[in-house]
Amino acid sequence: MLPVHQQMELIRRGTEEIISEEELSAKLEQSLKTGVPLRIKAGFDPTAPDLHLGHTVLIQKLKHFQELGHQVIFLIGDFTGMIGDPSGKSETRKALTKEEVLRNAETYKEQVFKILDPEKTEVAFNSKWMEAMTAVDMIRLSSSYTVARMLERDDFSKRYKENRPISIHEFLYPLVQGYDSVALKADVELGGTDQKFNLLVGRELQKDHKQRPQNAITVPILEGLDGVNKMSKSLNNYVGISEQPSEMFGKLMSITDELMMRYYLLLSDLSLAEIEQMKKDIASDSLHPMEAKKRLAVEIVSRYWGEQAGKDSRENFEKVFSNKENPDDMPEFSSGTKNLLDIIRELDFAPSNGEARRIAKQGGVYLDNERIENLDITPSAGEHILKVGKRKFARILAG
RNA sequence: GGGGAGAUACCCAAGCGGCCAAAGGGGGCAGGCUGUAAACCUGUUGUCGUAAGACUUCGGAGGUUCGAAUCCUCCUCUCCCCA
Repeated sequence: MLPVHQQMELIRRGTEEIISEEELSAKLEQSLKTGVPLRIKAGFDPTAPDLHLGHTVLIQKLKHFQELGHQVIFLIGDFTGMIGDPSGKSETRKALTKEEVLRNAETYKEQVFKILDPEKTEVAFNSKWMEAMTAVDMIRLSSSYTVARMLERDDFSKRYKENRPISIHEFLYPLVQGYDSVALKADVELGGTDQKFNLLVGRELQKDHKQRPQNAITVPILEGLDGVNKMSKSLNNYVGISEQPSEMFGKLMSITDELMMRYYLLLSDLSLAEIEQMKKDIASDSLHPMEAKKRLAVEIVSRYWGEQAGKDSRENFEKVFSNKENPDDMPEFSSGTKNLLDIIRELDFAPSNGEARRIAKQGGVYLDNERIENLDITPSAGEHILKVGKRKFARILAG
């Protein structure tokens, strides 16, 4: 294990807040002396099994701990996932069945182990202890917190002030999450900044249970591709870590320059000094921002798909978008005697016939580099290249 | 328990008997410009249909009416005030 100050340095990078550094240092010190690794907990909601770059900010931090020799616990909140969260009409989450939760959990593991070392990761499910709780236990747990304190949570107080609904059981979430820390005897819990309140509840509950309170470490919430909202699947502003290299690359190229710097800070392995230098180079015109963005995209694609894929997707991008050529890889489709409209629909290049026609009318459909406005035509026998919108390509075999 | 307000398309929000597939904004999509950047400009944005048109949609179920997002009844959900 590394000396404490070096451990702290790595831990600090890219974090928003550490509560508190002194406490954590002391724990690291003790761990170093006794050789007992710290238990590092992070919880995941199994409702959305697709991890995206937003989640990776946190997972990378877990990896840091893992590299430092500590015990990482990947907690799947299957219990909470099964209850579902009806908070706010707009974001109603449906309750999941046990099967769904388990399936999602598997997908989760698969993805998360692209980053973490499976051998060194403890996977836990909170249903294990939560299902064992009786109603009496639950009430006892609820009694350890007051409504006033619950309302301290940003999200709650905001909704309360705005006269928006808060369901009682939503108060239970922080308590359950906090109790997870008790059950796991966590030394440290990681979460996004929006989790700060919950992480602190864990500390309180641990104290109640005569445990040494965990240290809370928050990491920034990653903005999505729009640069404004947090990255999330439902807002469709995300880059999934299982997405194809070309998709990943393309999405990353569409971000603003400002957001690019943010991604460099939170997602790349470049040192802070290197990032500063890059900013200077861009400001002095010695580095084109697009080039910087390409490098970022290459780094991220390479992380999940390997270096070759990183290089290839860059080449492919330059080919298709800079030189307006066709991509190397595109789906093939034997269209027989179907007309263009049907082909587009079957390729799922448009969600409805009306939409397909609309795109065509607006000049977004190309067959062999020729604009097609009427989709009723059937391509002549042979091979054609179909392009719909900016980025959907297919090789179709007609006849 | 009593009184009041409200639920409209992806989101916000107007409409309050026919001219409403439903104003406006946001978002999305397509085109232009570009660095698939931003900013900006244009178009478009329920489904089927080449079109004419048809069909489904304004919390849910019934009803009044030639005709309902709009009126009535019941139900569900949310918020506020009082207890």
